[in-house]
Amino acid sequence: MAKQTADHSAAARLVATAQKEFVSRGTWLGINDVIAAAGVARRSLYNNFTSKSDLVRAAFEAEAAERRAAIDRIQKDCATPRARILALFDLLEGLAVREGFRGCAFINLAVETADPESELHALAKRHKDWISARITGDVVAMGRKKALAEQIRLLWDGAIVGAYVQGSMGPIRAARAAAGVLLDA
Amino acid sequence: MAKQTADHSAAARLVATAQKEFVSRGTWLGINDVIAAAGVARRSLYNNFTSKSDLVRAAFEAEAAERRAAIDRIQKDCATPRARILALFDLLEGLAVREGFRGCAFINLAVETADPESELHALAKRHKDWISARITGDVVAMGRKKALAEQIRLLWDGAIVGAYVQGSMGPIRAARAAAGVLLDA
DNA sequence: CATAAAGTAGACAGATTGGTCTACATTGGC
DNA sequence: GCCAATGTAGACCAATCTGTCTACTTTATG
Repeated sequence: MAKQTADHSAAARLVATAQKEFVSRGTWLGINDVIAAAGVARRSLYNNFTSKSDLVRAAFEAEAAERRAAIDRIQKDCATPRARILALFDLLEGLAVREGFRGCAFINLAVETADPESELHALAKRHKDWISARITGDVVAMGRKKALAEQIRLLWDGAIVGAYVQGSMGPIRAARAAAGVLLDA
Repeated sequence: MAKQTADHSAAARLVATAQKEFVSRGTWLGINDVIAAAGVARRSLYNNFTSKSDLVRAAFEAEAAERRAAIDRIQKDCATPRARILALFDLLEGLAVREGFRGCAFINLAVETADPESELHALAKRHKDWISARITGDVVAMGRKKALAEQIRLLWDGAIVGAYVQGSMGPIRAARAAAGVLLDA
């Protein structure tokens, strides 16, 4: 209920800024740019986080929470499981038109984090698993096999990455159409 | 016909090494590691290439040529357009088991190259376009609409990225199955 | 009001990066 | 056998990065 008010602490400002900057410009962005954008002293960073990658973790956990909330929001008014699934692609279209769109933040995080054993790679995987689980719920509600959910998530991933590499909305619309076909098959 | 023999020049060794290293470890890998692995002097790099990103370009053009050749090879013995398309997913499975597998080298290149206007981003896009065109040929031969080809390529992209992030073959098999459904729909 | 927590500014260290430069060695074709 | 092209080795430069440190200021609260 409470906690609706904004937290203006240095830590909170850092996470919010890091989220925006790391997502739109990549995690290779230097610490100096982040603290400058957040209007925070360098020391405040290391008083609240153990290292840069600790800040990256916090930023992407915030991003994941925000993505999950957006999915909740867009699915809220959907009447059928089928509509709930297709709404995911509408959400994607809204993302892709934003300035600084770079595809899927979590796929990018996994790519930028060389080590597949790292905590950051695991964070990316967890987010993908959450989306798969969300789709699975609706797929099962339609009386279909779970495997269909993974197929649709692959279309989702292909769509968002394709939209970035191709620089067009085409992949998202194509994926949505393909999802419809799979759901009707 | 000729030119089958290996070229042992410093430039050739550099490109071959850079291709392997940049693809498997990312383009953020330092010049020092590449020249050390190639057994080549630092100066030889800058005698043959104008900059690091020029070497990256050469490395990924070589990688693209190799990927195209691999597709040619695996499709050679396929009897039907349908088999030619599904064979693409078998090829992917062969890639994903290799040590140091990091997903799609070209998607990674686009992600690692922040600027979407850059030549390297365009190189990645060209490779994706080539694959789309290749699939389109077979889709049309089956008497289906071109749009189907893009849908299958999205499954392909989703599969390779998913296999990396999830660290499993599941996404590739799921994508192959989904492609079959789309082709039969 | 006093005190402790939290914040700021900025110098600094140590490592690494891409790229230049000088000086020397090897090698293949005429 | 000579010579130009191609190569090597490694010092060096300027920039950049993460992270530490000192010293000072603000702010909230009992």
